[in-house]
Amino acid sequence: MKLLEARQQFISSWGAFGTHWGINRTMAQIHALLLISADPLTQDDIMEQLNISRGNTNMNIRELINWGLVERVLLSGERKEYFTAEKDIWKVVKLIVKERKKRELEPMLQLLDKLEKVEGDKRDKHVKTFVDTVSGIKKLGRQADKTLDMMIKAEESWFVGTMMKFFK
Amino acid sequence: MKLLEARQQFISSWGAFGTHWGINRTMAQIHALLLISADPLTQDDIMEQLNISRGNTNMNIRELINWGLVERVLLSGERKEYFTAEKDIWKVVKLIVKERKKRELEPMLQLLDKLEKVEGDKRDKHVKTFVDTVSGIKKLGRQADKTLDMMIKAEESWFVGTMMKFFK
DNA sequence: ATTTATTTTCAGTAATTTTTGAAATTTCAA
DNA sequence: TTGAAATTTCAAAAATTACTGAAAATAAAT
Repeated sequence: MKLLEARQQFISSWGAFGTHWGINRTMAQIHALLLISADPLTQDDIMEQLNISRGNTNMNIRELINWGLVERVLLSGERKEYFTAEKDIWKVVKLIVKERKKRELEPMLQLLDKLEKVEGDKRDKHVKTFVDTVSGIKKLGRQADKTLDMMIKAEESWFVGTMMKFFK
Repeated sequence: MKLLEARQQFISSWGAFGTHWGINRTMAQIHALLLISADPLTQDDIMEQLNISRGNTNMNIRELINWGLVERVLLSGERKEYFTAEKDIWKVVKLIVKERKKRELEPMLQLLDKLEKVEGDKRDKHVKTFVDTVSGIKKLGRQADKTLDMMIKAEESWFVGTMMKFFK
């Protein structure tokens, strides 16, 4: 397979992959494009290579910057802004985990805390089922939260090494 | 908070949560409803409690069954089918991980294997950046695949216990 | 200060996804 | 068998989400 075709396939699959993870297609494709580009790109480069509008490009670049996955680069003597993606995949994973934990897991845990305190007699099976379900989810959620915190702080080598021990 | 309000909030949040994870709102809501219901429900119960159409209910129940999250229950002497959800949250998580791994991670790894073999001279920085990115993702992806396999096979107690050790 | 390049915004449009509901099919009791 | 109850299907409609492109805003150069 030629490089050009391989690049297209990577971008397209990364886009499709993203849609299963609550990230829109374009945002994932821009990220993919920057990941495989040796040098920083301008907004126009991105528009051209992905065939998307200026507005779409601009909005999604900014969103990638919010996530910490992409950053602006100023090249001396150049008026235009350039963009480049974090290439260390372990760092990329940690940034994504951190962001989604904050946006999704933490609010969910807060809600569960509240719901667990529902009024009513626990001998009533409807109350019991509700409380047991909520508590069960909360317990596992808290565990996941801690595990992810650990992961976010960890070095890849330490983390992978630790995981490896379990496979023996 | 009263049970009825708490139930509504749980269902609604679980639905919103699901949409961030590539699961549609209704499917997640039906799942939530069944999780907090002490007894199995019929399709009509679900339609009524969630205010959704028969077709929508039916399609999403079937999808939940495909995922292994819900099962049909036949109550003796009853013509109608009843449905109930797996209540053990650890099992639920494992079922979801297993399914998404199969649907998303494994095809991605297969693609990366192919893309890594791209033609061209690795001294060309464009080729090098592409191959390095693909290899990096593949490496981490394989590691994740193994880690998830381990998790799918593990008992909750073992898994949580093991994770706990890291926090000391 | 004025011009020109560049970036950002956002109302309108397009594309995609989800939902409905009525018809078709299946199931089972009589 | 027949037919009533229950389930499934799917084309059309609704709802949601994403994208465009032109205009406004901003930033740099002259």
